[in-house]
Amino acid sequence: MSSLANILSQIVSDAFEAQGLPRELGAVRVSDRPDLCQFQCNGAMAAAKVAKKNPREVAAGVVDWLEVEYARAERVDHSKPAPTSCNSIFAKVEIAGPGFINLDVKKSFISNFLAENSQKENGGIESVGDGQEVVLDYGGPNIAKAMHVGHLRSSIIGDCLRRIYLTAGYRAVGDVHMGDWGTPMGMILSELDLMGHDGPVSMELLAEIYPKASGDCKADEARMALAREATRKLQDGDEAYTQRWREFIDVSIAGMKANFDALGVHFDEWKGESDAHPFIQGMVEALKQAGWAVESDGALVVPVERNDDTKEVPPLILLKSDGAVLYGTTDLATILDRVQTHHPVKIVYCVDQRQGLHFEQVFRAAEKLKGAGLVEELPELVFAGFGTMNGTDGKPFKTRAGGVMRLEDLISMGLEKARARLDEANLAAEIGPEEREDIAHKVAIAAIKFADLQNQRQSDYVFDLDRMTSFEGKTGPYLLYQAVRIQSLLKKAEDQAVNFDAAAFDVRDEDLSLALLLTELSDHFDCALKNHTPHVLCDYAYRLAQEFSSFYGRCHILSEEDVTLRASRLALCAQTHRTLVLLLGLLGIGIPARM
RNA sequence: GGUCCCGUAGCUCAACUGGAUAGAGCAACUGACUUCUAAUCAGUAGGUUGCAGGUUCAAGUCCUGCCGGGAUCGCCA
Repeated sequence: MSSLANILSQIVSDAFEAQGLPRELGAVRVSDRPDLCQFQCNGAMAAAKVAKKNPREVAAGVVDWLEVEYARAERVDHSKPAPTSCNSIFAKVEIAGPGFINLDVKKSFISNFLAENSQKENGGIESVGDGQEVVLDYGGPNIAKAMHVGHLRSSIIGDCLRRIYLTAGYRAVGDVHMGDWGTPMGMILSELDLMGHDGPVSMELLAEIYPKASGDCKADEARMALAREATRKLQDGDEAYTQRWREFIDVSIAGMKANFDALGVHFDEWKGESDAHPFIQGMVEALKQAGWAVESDGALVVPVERNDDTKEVPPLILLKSDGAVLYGTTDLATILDRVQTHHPVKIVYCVDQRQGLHFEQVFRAAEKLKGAGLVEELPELVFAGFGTMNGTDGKPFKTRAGGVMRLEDLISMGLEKARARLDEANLAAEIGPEEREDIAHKVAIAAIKFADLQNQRQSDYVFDLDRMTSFEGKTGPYLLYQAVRIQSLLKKAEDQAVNFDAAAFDVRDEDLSLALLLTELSDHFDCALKNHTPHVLCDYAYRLAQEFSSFYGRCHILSEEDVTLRASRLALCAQTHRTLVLLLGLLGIGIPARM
């Protein structure tokens, strides 16, 4: 009910229902042929099949109903003669082509819609969450490893989804879910033993020894045995190991926080795989008791295949043949932890798409948690996987040196370019050093985040440094620039004591395209929420900014002499600004005061 | 080999889940700063949606078969 198309959908659905046709067919959407009409309903064609009638005949019935009903309502309400074809809402209702129902609404109706919406919180986005909890799992950095560009997608998309859920009225909980528990921990602990290292552990030291330990273990079975032994001791609660492990966790977290802060990515919980550990033993026992976990080739597994599977789904391994725990086990136990502490209605996993099968196994095994009496209700488990980050050669991204690019290096490069761009700008002289750094940072982050988020979540994407640090065209800084222009304009209005009512819209022909676009907000928000797709918001935000920029160049605003029109246009600017602020906020992008 | 995903303008990507004339950005070209910020705007050019069939009023979107690329297929995460 919160976008204009939604309101029209209700009305046209009534019309379909009155004809004895399914309501859903009355869905109205923004027209993809703006030259023909503003909104369209395509349901008559589908309805024709059901009713075994000519589609144009069905459409005619709907159109007649709309005219009669709305005419009658208007007569009662306003005691004036019924219009022949239109009413207070529609400027045009017509049938086109095979049975499209094309609709135009009156400008006064748009003005009223905007006036109402301008008073609502969040631009009229409905709060459907009702305070229910949703846990989001994203970020997933590993202990002892510097964060690289590969962590970008999970962090940024996950944080954006968290913001979307919050705005939809859910209590969203972001959990970083660090990789702090598996064999890598044993590799590091055993490496420190081999070195005879006893002093404090720094991030530099960790970053140096982890790749070595990992390489050695891969090459040498005996070395790997040491790592396994260390892992087992740690997981059994060895005091000295636990203390040392705690130490390098703390060091690593400090490094992660620096990166996440720079990106503006927020977490409510800093938990890791290790936090699932207390749940594992009981869980394994219960699953064994219930008969869901069985022995297979020396390992303890939960079979999860189904009769209707078209593919082979291997069982989830709870315990390896040597008794150690695997990431499937911790992922399963983590669900227990989350259910007990949050009672979420959903858990959303923002992880690499390549882990799809793994989570399929985990999700299926999770159903057994209920069967084993470990949980009363199982939340909806959502796999919001993202595609691989490739280089321009189409292969997984590597720097020219063959390594991975560190996240902080990417941010510095963005910052560098933003500073340089600021130097060229006209307002360079009047800005102090602190504000200047703040602007450069906001511009750089906007560029990086928008470049990432505008890609479809599911598909692979090409990492292009130039594109990520570009400030022109379809970029984050373009959006900031348009928002800043509006801010500047509104401030000027205030300085000149030009007052206007933010709800007094009087939409004219030249304002129509911007006004109509503003009525679409919740259509796009709903889509992004339902499908967990931030790029939908990026696309809408960009189109809105673009439409504003065109409007700005085409129309007089502050310089408009018609006082009513000037006020309306200022209100339009204010509403555009509120909408951009909301959208950029959802994307996790901050706006400077000027740039 | 089994299963799944992808193939759209020179490049990077959209296309509201089957709708009308497939849209943006970059790169190229032409214009617009004495006027509310030119990180901008207005315009030009660029397409057999990998190929071939099929389903229907309508296919980039659905079904089949090819071609090309990628992911994944029990003791790593």
